[in-house]
Amino acid sequence: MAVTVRDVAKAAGVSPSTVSRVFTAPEQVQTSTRDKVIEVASRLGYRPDPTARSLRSGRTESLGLVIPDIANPFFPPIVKAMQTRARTHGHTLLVADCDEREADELETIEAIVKKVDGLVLWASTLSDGRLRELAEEIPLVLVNRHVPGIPELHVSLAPGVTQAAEHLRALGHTSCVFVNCSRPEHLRGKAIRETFDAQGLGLVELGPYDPRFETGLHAATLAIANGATAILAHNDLVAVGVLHGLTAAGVDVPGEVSVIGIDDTLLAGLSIPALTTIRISPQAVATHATDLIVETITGSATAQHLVEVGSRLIPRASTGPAPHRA
Amino acid sequence: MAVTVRDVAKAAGVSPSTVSRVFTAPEQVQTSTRDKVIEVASRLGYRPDPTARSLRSGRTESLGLVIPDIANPFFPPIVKAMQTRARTHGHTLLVADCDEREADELETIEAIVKKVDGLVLWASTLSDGRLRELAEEIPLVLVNRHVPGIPELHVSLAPGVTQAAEHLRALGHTSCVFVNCSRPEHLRGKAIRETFDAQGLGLVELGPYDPRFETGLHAATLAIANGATAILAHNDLVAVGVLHGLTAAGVDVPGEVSVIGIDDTLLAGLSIPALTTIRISPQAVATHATDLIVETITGSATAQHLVEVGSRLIPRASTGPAPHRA
DNA sequence: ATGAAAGCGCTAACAC
DNA sequence: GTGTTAGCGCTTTCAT
Repeated sequence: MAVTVRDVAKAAGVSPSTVSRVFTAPEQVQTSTRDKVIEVASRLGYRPDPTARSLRSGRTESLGLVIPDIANPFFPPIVKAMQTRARTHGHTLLVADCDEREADELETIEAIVKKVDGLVLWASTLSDGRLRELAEEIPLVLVNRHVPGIPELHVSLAPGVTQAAEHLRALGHTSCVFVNCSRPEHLRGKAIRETFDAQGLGLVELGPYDPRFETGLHAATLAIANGATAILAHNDLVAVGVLHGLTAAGVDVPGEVSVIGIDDTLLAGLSIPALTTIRISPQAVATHATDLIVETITGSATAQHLVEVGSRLIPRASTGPAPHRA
Repeated sequence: MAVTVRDVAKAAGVSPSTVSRVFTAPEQVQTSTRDKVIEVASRLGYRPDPTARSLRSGRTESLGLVIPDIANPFFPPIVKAMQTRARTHGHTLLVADCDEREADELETIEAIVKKVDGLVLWASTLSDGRLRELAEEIPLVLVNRHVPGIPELHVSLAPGVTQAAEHLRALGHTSCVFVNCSRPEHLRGKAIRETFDAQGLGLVELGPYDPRFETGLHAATLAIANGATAILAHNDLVAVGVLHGLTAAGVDVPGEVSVIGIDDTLLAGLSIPALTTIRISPQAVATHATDLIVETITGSATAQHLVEVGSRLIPRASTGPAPHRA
C-alpha cells in the first residue's frame, strides 16, 4: 500500500518514533534530523494515515455539525464558514443533515458520533435526558437549545427585533403582526411581543405554522383582515410569501403595509421590493460555535459556558412610513 | 474507555472474532450464538469503533464530495440527497467546499482523501494529469468534467435547452440572447447556440461574465439594446438579475421580453414573475453520482463508465408570446 | 534528543 | 462454526 513511518524511518536512518515526532512535535527533534526526515518523507510521498493516528491517539481531528436542513438557505453560509474555521484549528468538519425529522436525529448523530471529537447540535429536538447522556459520551455544544451543564451558543434575535420595533415605531406603525413558525415551547412569539411592547407597539401573533412560502401567502390575507400595517415574518422565505400575498391582493409594499423578514438569506436581497430583514452573521455564528466546541474538547480554561451571538436590522425597501388612517 | 469486542467476547463466553463476525458477517455465525452475542453487546452498550475497523479493513465507509460552493443554492439539495443515498449504501458522506478557488481545491481534496473510500469531484479545476494521478490513488468520479479513463457523470442541459428553444419558437421569438458565465473552454455557449440553431433560432452570446446577480442586471441592458425578445441566463440567480434589470428599465416580462433561467433553485419559484427555468433533478444527480462512486470502489462489473443525467424545461410565468414587431 | 517496545480495537488468515 | 494468531500504521511511555 502506501508509504509508512517505517519506510521513512528506514530511508532516513532514524527510528519510527522520530519520524512520528517530526510530524506531531517537531520542536522535540533536532533541526538537522528533522530536515532530513522531512526531505526523505516528501521524496517518498509520505502522508500520515489519519485512521491509524486516530486509533492510537484517540483523536479524530474532526468536528461534527448536525443541522435540521441544509436546503434552508440560512445554513449553507454557516456550514461554509465553519468548515473554514475548523480548518484553522486543524480539524475537518463533518456535516450531517437530519432532515427536520426528530426520529432521524438520533440516527444521524449515531452515524457520526464515533468519527468526531466533538459535536455541535443545532436546535436539537432530543430530550434533555438524551442530550445529557450524549454529553457524557462526547464533547457537545448546543446551538439555540438550553440544557443546564452543556455548553451553549445562543443566537439572539433580540437586538434585531428591538431595532425592527424602533424602526417601525419611527415610521409611525402601530398595528403589527408576527407570523410565527416556531414550536410553541420556544416562546419566540412571547419574546418578540415583549420587545415590541417595550417600544410601545402592539403585536398580534399568528400561527404557529410551518415555515413555508405558502404560510406567508396565507398570513398576508389574515394580516390585511386584521388591519395590520406591518408584518414581521418567521424568516425570509415566509416574508417573501407575505410579499407575494400582499401583491396578489393589490396591497402596496411598503406604501400600505411594511414587511420584515428574518435571517438575511439570499432571498432578501432579491425580492421586489428588497426585503428589510434581521441579519444573523454566519461568520460570527460559525466562529463562535467552532471555537466553543474546540475549547470544550480541549477542556480549555478560557472556555465560556454560554456564548451569545447577536443580530441586527438590515433596512431595505420593504418597509416605509405607515399609511394615514382612513 | 469504551466497550470493546474483547469485553463482549468475555461476557458472552465466545472469542473476539465471533463477536466481530456477528457485526460484519452475521450469516457465518450460528443463530443461537449470534443472538447471545447481540444480547450481551446491547446490554454492555457495545458500538464498533469505526476507526479501528478502518485501520484493519482498509475501508472507511465514507464517501467524499467536493463542490465549488455550498452557498450556491443549486448544491444543497444535491448534498442532501447524496447524504441520504450514501447512507443506504452504509456510507457516510463527507462534504468539502473548495470555495471556487482552484488553489484551494487540491488542499481541500488533500484534507479528506485519506478519510474516504472514494471521491466525487464536481466540475474539478484540476489538470487532467493531476486527476489521473489522483484516480490512481483513490476511486474517483468526475461530474461535468471529462478525463479519458475516469468514471464520469455528465449532467446534460441539452434536453432542457432543446425544450427551451422549442418553447420560445412556439411563442414566436426569433431574437434570443444567452448570458454566459461559464469558462470559455466549457463550450457551453457553443453547445447552446447549436441547439437553438437546430430549432431555426438565432442566439447571441454575451459574456463570459461572473455568475452574479449584477451580471443579470447588466446583461438586461445589453439585451434590450440588442433588440432581443428572449433571454436565457446562465443560472437562476443571473436570470433574477435580468428580471430586475428589465423591470428597472420599464420593460415588461413576459410582455416584451421573456426570461429563462437554469437550475430550478428555490429562487425560480419565488421571483416575480415566477421564472421559467431548466430543471436538473437533484435526486437523479445524487443517486447516479453516489451509485457510480460506490460501483467504482467495489469494482462492480455492472459499472458504467459514463452516466448521463438530463434536464427539462419548467415553464412558469416569465415566458410568453413574442411582442409584435414595431 | 532519540530508540525500543507496546498496543489502540478491530478483522482476516488460518487452523481446528 | 468458532478460536487462535497476527498485525493494520501510528503514537507514546520508558529508557538511554
